[in-house]
Amino acid sequence: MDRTTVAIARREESIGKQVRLQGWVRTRRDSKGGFSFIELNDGSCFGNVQIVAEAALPNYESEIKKLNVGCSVTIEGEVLKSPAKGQATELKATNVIVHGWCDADAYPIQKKGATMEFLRTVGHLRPRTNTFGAMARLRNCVSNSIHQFFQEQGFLYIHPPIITASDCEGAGELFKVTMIDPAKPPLLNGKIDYTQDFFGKPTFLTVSGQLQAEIFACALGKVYTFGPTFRAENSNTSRHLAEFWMIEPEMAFYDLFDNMTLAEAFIKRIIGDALIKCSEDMKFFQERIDKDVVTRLESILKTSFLRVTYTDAIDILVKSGKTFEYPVKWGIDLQSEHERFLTEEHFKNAVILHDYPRTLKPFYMRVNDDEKTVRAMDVLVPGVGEIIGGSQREERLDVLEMRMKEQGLDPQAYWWYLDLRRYGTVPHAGFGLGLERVLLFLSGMGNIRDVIPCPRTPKSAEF
RNA sequence: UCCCCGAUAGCUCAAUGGUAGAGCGAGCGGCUGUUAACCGCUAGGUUCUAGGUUCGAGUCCUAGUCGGGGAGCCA
Repeated sequence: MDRTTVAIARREESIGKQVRLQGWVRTRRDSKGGFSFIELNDGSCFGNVQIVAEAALPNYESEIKKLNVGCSVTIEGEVLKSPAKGQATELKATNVIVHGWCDADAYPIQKKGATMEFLRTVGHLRPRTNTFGAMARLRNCVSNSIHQFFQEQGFLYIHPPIITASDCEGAGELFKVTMIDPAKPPLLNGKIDYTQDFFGKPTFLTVSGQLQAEIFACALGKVYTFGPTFRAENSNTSRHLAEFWMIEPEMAFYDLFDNMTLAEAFIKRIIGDALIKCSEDMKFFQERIDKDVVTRLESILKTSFLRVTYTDAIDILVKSGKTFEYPVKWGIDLQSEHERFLTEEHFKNAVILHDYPRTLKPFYMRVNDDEKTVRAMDVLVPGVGEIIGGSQREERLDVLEMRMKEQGLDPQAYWWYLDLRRYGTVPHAGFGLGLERVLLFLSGMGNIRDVIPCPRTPKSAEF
C-alpha cells in the first residue's frame, strides 16, 4: 500500500489504487444509510479528499462516528470514482487509525469562518484553516520562483550577515544585539563601554543586506540575497512588520534602466508562476478574499510597467486638480495618497517612478548630472503601494564621500564600502523587494500579519 | 508614535441605566450518497482589567490593556 497525498488521491489517475493517506479531519457528515463521509486535508493542496467510511469498519461506532474537525488520522483504502458531484474521486476506507483526538468543544478552529483578528490570537493553529494553508503554499511557491528566476539568469545566492555593525541606511530604528547586562552595564566616562560587549562594538540586527551584497556584486557580477530583515520602528499598520523577508539583487555593470527591466521581469515571473502553480489557492483568494485579485494580476502581466520620472509624477499630481491632504510640489516625499492616486486612478497599472530629489534618498544612490536628483526607482502597484525600492549606486569615490558628509554620516565608519570604489569601481545597481508586500499583492489579503507564518510587530511576538 | 473606533457564550454579533439573547459551533436524538449537509432538543456567561457615579451599570465617567481602520516611517 503506497503512502500518498490528498493532492494525488484527488486526481482521476488515482482511481483503482490502494493508498494510505495521513492528515487532519476537516468535517464529518453522517449519512442516513449508516455510513459517514470524512473530509481529509493533509496540506498537499487546497482541496480535501472525501473518505467514505462504512458501518462495517470495526471501529465505526467507537471511533469513526466521533471524528470531528482537527482529529489526526491515517486512512487506508481504495480510490474510487465519486458518484456524487463536488469531487472527481473519493476514498473507500478499509482501515481508519485515529492518532489524536481533538475536543471539538475546546478547539478554536471551527467549521464556520473566523475573523483574521481572531485567528491571529491562535497563530499556532491558524495554518489548519483554508486561508492560511493557501497562504503557506503561495509563500512557498513565490520563494521557489525567486530562486529559480535568479538562478536561471546566473545570479549567485549570497548570505549577508544577520548581525551587523553598520547602520546601513542611516535611518530607521535598529534592534540592538548585546550581551551587556542592562542592570549593571560597564561604564566608561558615564557611557556604556561597548568595547566590553561581545563584538567589542555596538551591533544590530540587519535592516538590509544591500551593502554586503554590493561587496559580492563588485567581485562576482550578479548576486542576490533572500533572508530576514529587522526594523525596530514602532509601526502599527497593515503593511509593516518588525521582522520580514527581503530579496535584494545587486548587479555589476547595470544602470538604472537595466535595473527596471530586471525588476519588471522578476515581478511578472512571480505572478505568472503563482497563477499557474497555485491556481487552486489563487482561486480561493479570488472567491473569498479579493474578488478582483486574479483579474488584476492578469492585467498587470499583459501590460508593460510605466516608467515615469518623479518630476513628471509631480506634474501629473499638480495638474490632476485633486486636493490632497499633503499639498504637492517638487521636492516633497510622495505620500500614500499620492502613490495611490497614480497607480489606482491615473495609470491604473504598475508604475516605476524614478529620479527622485537627492534630499529624499540615501547617500548610496547615484547623483545625476543635474545634481538635483538621484538614480532612484520605486515600483508602485495598485492596492499595496511601494513593492520595490532600488537605485543605481554611486560608484564615484569623491561623490560618495561628499554625499555621506551631506547626510551627516562619518565616511570612516564605511571604510570598507568606500574601498569598493577605491579599488576597481564599477557602475552597479540593485533593488530590494519585500516578500510580504508581494504576498499581499498576490493574494489580496488586507493585513501583512496574515501573510507571514509568525508575525513580529510591536507588542506581539507570541508564536 | 498620532487620530478615530471597538472589546458581551467556543466563534460572529444583539440587548432605552432596570431578569444578558440570537445565529453558528458543541452534546444528544432523528434523517435512503452527504458537500459550510439538514431537522429537533439540551448545555453553555466574572459582559477585557482596575477604579468611580447611581437605589440599580453590559450600558455613564476615569485610567489601563489588547485589537481594528487611517496617518507617519518604509519593504
